[in-house]
Amino acid sequence: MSENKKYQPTESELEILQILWHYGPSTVKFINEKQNEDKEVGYTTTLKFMQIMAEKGMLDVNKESKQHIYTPTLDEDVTKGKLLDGFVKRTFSGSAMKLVMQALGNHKPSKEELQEIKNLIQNIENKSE
Amino acid sequence: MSENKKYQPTESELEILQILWHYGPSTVKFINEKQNEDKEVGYTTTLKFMQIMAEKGMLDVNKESKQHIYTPTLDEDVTKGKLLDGFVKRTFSGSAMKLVMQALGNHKPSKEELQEIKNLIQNIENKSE
DNA sequence: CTTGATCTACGAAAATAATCGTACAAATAT
DNA sequence: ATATTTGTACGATTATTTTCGTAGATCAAG
Repeated sequence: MSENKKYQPTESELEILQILWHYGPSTVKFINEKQNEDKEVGYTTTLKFMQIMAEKGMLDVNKESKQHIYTPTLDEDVTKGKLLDGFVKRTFSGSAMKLVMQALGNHKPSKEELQEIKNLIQNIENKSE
Repeated sequence: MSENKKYQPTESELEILQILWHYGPSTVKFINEKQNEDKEVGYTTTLKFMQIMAEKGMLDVNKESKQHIYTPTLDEDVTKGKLLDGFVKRTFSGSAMKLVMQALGNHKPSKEELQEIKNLIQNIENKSE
């Protein structure tokens, strides 16, 4: 099925993917502008990354008009899930629970957030019956 | 005060730190052996990393005997917390909740784990009253 | 057309991380 | 006391990731 062990995005690649996931298919120019809201990134730097990503198969390119339009081929949740797995493995010895604990501990969730989690847990419990 | 914004361990450095945190102060040889349980790593590679880490201040070295003994100077929880923050920022746009959701969704916690989380939530709720 | 503005193509440099070989020093065994 | 074993020191290499400069293509005016 999913052939995907293949492409873990690097940090910079992820940054671009995030923008694409958030705003949908975009031009290099658009992505570059978004990046520059945070920190300075040269236009050709962004371009190069996106070309490499396309080469790797992480992005599809529509070259019909002059301004190429890039679309991510990776599913957001699947990709983030893999990144999460890797991170959990490296940092929390593979224990997702330790990570959740640390995250909840670190972060002090709001009432609403707590409620969300409770709902999710409810769901999980129901399903497993 | 902890002067620590300074040193985010790289992946390889983290691997070494994990072993040190788990087993306590160790020699290069010991660390290298542990690493080699998973994958092949040359002895001098491990040594070099540990020397660099000592130079950076991430490890203390006791040179009294011939086999130097290395001790981590970074607190495990604090360090993991920082790594977690960075990861959440990069991957989940800073939302720890999204990460928790994804982790719980991905991972299918056991009954015991669910209980643990519920307890933790209970605690948090109680404290905030 | 010709010019200026926009974009892409692509090689190559810079920055960072990871790996290792070789030279030596210290301890130990013969 | 010498050879062998066991460590450390450290420069250098390789790999990976990030960044960018320059050349050339395309398009939209004038």
